[in-house]
Amino acid sequence: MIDLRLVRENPDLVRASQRARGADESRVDALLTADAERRQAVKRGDDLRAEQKNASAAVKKASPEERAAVLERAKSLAAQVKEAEEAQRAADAALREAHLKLANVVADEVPPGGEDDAVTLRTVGEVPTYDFPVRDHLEIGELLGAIDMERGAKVSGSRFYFLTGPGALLEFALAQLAIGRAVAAGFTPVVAPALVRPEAMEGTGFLGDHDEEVYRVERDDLYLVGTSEVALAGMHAAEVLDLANGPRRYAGWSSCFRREAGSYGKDTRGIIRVHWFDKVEMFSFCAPEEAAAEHLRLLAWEEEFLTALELPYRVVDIAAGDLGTSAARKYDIEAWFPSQGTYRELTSTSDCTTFQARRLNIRYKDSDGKNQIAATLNGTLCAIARTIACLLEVHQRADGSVYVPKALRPWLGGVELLTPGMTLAAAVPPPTA
RNA sequence: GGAGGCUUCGCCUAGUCCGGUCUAUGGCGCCGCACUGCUAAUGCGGUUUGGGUUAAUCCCCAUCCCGGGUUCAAAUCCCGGAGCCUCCGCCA
Repeated sequence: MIDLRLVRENPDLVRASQRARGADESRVDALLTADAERRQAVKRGDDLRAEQKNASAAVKKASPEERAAVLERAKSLAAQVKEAEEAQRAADAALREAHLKLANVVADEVPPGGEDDAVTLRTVGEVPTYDFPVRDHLEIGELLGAIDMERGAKVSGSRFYFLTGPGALLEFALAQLAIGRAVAAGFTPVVAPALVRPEAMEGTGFLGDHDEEVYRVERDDLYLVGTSEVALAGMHAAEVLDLANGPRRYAGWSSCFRREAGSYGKDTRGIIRVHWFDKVEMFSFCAPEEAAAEHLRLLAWEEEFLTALELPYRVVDIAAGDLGTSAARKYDIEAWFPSQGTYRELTSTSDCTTFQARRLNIRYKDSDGKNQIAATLNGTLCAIARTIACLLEVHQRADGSVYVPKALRPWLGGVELLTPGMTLAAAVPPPTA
């Protein structure tokens, strides 16, 4: 949630932000009203409680003659307090509800518009050309024995898959590369839970207007995460972090689950849009004034990773109307998919400023020793299924084999080429010991 | 799944049986001041976190794991839940 003080002191700024998102700007006024009403209710409750405390203490001291009268007064005040507390609870709940309905305030520099108005910041790498008819990643995956959609559907339904043989090895190679690079850059590697409590889900902003995207395990009141961001943010909920030595960075590994409601007919082929995939996610806690710079660092790490995979891409600055609830700013990296002749999102990094941390009560001690709300940022290092899809397409050869980028080779037995029918033993790193 | 124990203001801890004097004890740590030509020691004071109010100070309210309840009054009594620990059962 956003800073209430900002809403009180500069409601126009918040209204403008809602407008830029294409969201309802009257929610700002609803929040202001709820805030004023809550403060009134709190004052009344506090005053009555103070009076009642005095009355209650007087009961003890009262002489036997006056005791009955004093007790009567205390009882009457107790009843009034009860009433006032009821009103206060209602006012608190109304405020929280109104507060949760506001998305994060959009950063000044964010391009206006919606989904189609992202601004391309740069394009990196040459779009490859092929002197043979290109195959899509599923065709290549099937030739290699790397992807099995049919059996995925048999076992789990549509948008599920098996990664088999070289596909499975690719998953581990990408994971090793991503985690290894993150650790080298100073991130703490984390294997994170994929099932989380509602508070973690709500705290990261996934239960608002987009909760139909999320799998819920009703029987146990748990949710399957759509990204390890949820667990990583929740990891330090209600804590005061030491950020004196700079941002606290995690590289989280987890499975990710998405219902993909409302995406019927989109990307039905292959493993570009699936209900489940594994991902290495970067997550950073830092001081709010450092968030924008940290955001660019996350973006740089993402770019370096794609460069290591020798994939051409472009960086886009997401427009206000297409930002997630928690994000003040978001950059996507879109990589080239030859079968589609276009760039598709491969990674995404969001600056959530203090929005998530305020909900999750994540603070840090500033240089004056005062507790302040921290900022949180997240960025994809490697969404594995989609990255495999992109690798297979971009690095395909006429005979159905696939070039292996140098960076991945250490994890694939040093092979330069994945070929249909190859011996898998060749693509496994030799034991080091 | 079953049985028991535990959870107090950074850490440790007193208090809980038997409700009010708890405005929560003491130690450690930390901050400030005093003293000492440095350091150490000592003394004094401060040190949970939120909210309300205010120009600011003051003040008020809440906060003893969380949520309910009993009561004029709850750290303390009752109910529910969470977390940690021990034991039994089951289990990769």
